[in-house]
Amino acid sequence: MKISELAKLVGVAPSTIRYYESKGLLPKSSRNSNGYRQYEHSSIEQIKMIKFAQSLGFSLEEIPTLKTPENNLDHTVVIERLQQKQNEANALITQLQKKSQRIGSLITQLNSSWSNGQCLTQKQMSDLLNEGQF
Amino acid sequence: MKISELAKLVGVAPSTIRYYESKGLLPKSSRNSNGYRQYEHSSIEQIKMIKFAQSLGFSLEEIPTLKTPENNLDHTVVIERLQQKQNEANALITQLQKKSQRIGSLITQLNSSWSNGQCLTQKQMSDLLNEGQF
DNA sequence: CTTGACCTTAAAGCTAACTTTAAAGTTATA
DNA sequence: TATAACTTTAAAGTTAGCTTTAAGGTCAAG
Repeated sequence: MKISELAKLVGVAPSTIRYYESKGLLPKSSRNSNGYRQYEHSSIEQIKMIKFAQSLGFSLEEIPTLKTPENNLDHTVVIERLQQKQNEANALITQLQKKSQRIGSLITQLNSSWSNGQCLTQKQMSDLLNEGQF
Repeated sequence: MKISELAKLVGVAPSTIRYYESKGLLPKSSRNSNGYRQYEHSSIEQIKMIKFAQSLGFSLEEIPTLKTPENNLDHTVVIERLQQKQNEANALITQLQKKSQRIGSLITQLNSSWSNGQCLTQKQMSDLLNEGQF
């Protein structure tokens, strides 16, 4: 199949596929007589793999490091890195929960100070913030 | 005070302060006879304000939109935006929790398939992933 | 009076993951 | 046959939020 068809099947732009190839994330594709890239069904899985790894938090640069010299995925490396990514995700969750709480209590404070007037000076706002977390 | 002193007090680089000024996030500072920027204590709060807004998820571009024409913070706008930011944070938390779970079950699956051998082919991995979420 | 630590500006560089552009060749359809 | 819809490449542009560089001016200490 041609590049656009593959692109549609996996939900990316053709330029993205060329980009992945240029970065070595995909093998150099074979070409047909006119020079157009020719893809097999297996390319679909290769690209989905990249997208999956990305969704787990791996950068494009990290993806090749998950592979053995034989181009298979190294079980232990993958698990190690997955645990790392899970820890990172969990840390981020904690951080975001704090942020959400911070925002919540700020909203409460602002609402209760609303009685006075419509707006707050930068100084007043700053004071509120300092009482809080910053 | 001079720019480096202010920078140290708020924990940013001098170049960052110049950058904020160039973007209009800070007023044009006054200069002393030699052309050096001169800052008052109030600049500390202005910068901390920016940093706080950033920590709540506001982009530098968004920050000016929180202000009234009189350069005060508009109470209702701020609260509205804070609620928006809180919703965004909460949505992100949910998403990350799913991701963390996804990783967790993937690890379990990989561990249980470990019995067979050391490595998985890309095809095997892809199959595992497809069983899961992707 | 020189050395080093500041300060000034405008412009370019950085990161990641693409996207867009330009200039050109190919193919299917009307 | 023309035109629209593909394809190719290399290179430049995009985004955000800075940082770095270059080329120069200022200032306090020894």
